[in-house]
Amino acid sequence: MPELTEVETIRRQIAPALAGRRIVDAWHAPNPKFVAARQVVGRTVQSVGRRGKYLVIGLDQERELIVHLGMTGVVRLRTGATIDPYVRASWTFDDDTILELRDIRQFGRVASVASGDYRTLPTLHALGPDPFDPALTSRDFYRALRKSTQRVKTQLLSQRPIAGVGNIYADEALWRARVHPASRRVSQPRAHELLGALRTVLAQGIDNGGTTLRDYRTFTGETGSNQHALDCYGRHGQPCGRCGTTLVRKVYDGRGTTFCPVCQRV
DNA sequence: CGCAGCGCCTGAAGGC
DNA sequence: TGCCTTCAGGCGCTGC
Repeated sequence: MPELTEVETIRRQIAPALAGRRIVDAWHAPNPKFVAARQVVGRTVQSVGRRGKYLVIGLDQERELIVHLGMTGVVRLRTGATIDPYVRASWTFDDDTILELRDIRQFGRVASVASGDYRTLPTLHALGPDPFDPALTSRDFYRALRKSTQRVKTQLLSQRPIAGVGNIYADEALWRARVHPASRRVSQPRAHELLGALRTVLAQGIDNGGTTLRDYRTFTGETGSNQHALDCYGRHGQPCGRCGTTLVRKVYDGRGTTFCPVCQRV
């Protein structure tokens, strides 16, 4: 389940290989989510960026190729033919390397847009600031959270107050900041703690090359190692590392959520 | 306009 | 052993 950390890991790895390359051919699976792959044939890669969980590949003539990895998406480079049935889109470059999107469950998506025009991608269009944006203050974050009375975890997953947080890092950051995932109102001091916790767990995730629970692999096919550093996500039934209370798992707004019922307060 | 509810997908895991 | 059901969950879309 690629979140910001996994997408950033992949971005850093593919950027040097793609910069300046021209796309000479493309292929896509029949699923309409991937048909935009062919629309960028003939363009040259100028930049490889990221907005939240979206890979944003800058092309010439003010175009962008957007790739979202969904739940099971992986991006990798190869040369020669493949027989992998889970490859949903691929782009051939002028040096005969092939970038491919492998996505077992097809929750991913490809789009070709005019630079910065994300109207066809509502979540990207309304995306909050990057957690590592130095201009983002905890006061900004607090105000963003105050715009809704949805549960704080649901807000994080909406990508609106802040970009790139998924289920794993939401649980981790809420645990670290001692904020209850079902809180509908977060005070300014606690918003400050939560932003700091998000930055900490996300930076650690990037340092560890991402979290591999099942499908996620880095661009070079390696697993990440952050799954060994998790304090909360997936640890229900085990003791809280702070107070020893058994971590519990509940479903909030349809999302499995692990938290400490004692340390994390509403 | 915000948001709840649903559908998309497939492999793994659990039940019988 | 093998079939069936349930679950995982990000995000786009629909309709209230």
